Amino acid sequence: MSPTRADARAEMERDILRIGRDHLVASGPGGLSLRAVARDLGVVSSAVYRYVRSRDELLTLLVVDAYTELADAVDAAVAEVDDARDGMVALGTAMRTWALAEPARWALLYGTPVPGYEAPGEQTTGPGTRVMATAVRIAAELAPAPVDDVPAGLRADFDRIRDEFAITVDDAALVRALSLWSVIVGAIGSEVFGQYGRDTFSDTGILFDLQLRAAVGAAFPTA
Amino acid sequence: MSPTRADARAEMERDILRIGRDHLVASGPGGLSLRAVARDLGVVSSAVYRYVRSRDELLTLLVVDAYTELADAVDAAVAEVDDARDGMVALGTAMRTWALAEPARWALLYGTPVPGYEAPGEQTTGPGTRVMATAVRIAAELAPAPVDDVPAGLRADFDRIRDEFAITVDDAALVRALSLWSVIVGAIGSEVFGQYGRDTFSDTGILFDLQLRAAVGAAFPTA
DNA sequence: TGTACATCAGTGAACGCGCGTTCACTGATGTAC
DNA sequence: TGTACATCAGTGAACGCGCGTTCACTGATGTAC
Repeated sequence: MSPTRADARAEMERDILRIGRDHLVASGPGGLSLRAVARDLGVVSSAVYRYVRSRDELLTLLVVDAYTELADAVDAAVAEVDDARDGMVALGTAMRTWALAEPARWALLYGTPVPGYEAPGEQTTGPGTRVMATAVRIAAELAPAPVDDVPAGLRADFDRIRDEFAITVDDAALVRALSLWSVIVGAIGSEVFGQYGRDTFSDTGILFDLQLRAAVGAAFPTA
Repeated sequence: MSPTRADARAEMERDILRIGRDHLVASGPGGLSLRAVARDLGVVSSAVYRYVRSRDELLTLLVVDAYTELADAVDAAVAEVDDARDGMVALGTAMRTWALAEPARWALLYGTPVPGYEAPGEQTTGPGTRVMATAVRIAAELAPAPVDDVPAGLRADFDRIRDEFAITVDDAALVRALSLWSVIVGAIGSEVFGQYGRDTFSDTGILFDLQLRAAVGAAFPTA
């Protein structure tokens, strides 16, 4: 009852992903190296090429993996609350929690692009837009603060987005969702990338929460 | 009248910075290499060590250089408008303009940290906080939308910040300034780091402007 | 103004390192008859 | 159930590359007397 070839291959693929994740954590997205992964795998470097076409393909696997895990975490957090406004807060908070736990993988998704690597859209956009789609969906349930008129050029883009996410949201809600998204990504980036000095804020969690609630409140005022 | 040694040295230092900038643009922050700079300088790689103690020191020079140029650009843009609200918009717009013109240097300042490099605070925080200080100063002139009460822990931090920037701003204005800052940095990051798909938005400038104005309006509502 | 010495810029070779990728190969696992 | 052949995983050596940093050196520029 020795493991079948397919089993062994599946396990190896899991191991590669797992060790790739570890290396991301240790060396950052730019420092990911097939040779190092092979070393940790206990295998000669060329052997990895049986499972992965190139370093870039491994990166892509890790990108998809990270997007998926992040989106799962967010979905779980959002599912725990009823109110849409709380849902938005939960979304932002879950993103931050994940990012702080996985700074290197956050950097892979939302940081400086890895030089020479371009994520293939076909595999990447699906998982990559899940969280944003959730944010838009939540925004659709809320009444947004009014917004300057949306210029014609953007309106076409907004229509396309409504199509893509298969949802009805007015333009103002979309703008508000995008702004909130930027607040979240910007605040998390500042924190994860060490933009705040070592001791500017004693508790960045409180700061984030305050910023997030302020932004949600401003974007979707209570009646 | 041949150039004196001091002149030659000063020129060399300028050249190193200039070429360093070029390489940043071409290879990204992580790819900056002393050897490559030396090559473009027309000099053997070890010669660069007469001017720069290590690769990290060159990085620091470039960080300071970039912060300074960005802050100068922002100051110039802000100086051109009278109204504080317009000033905030000008600040965000100037940051975006600079970032789009200098994506690699933007990445050096606000992107994923370069692995193995830590910016020395003594040289870096001064220029690094100029733009943020301007944002806070502008916020001080505006009446912020109300904010949930600021927790005690944060209030001490806020006091320290008021000291550091030598300015009087109420807590709500600080929170609003920080939120705006996150919107700006987040939105620019999404754009510069290619977070938006190739053709999601036909004119990201319009989108940014809309987001920025919406955020400013929400944070500092007109009476 | 001229000489003796100190400072400094730049050279070239070397050290030791890690990387991605290719290739011909051995030996084990699977498959068709 | 047994044999012949095909598939596949992993090896080990190699290619060519670039990197940061050190070191002893040559020759030119500056300085003190």
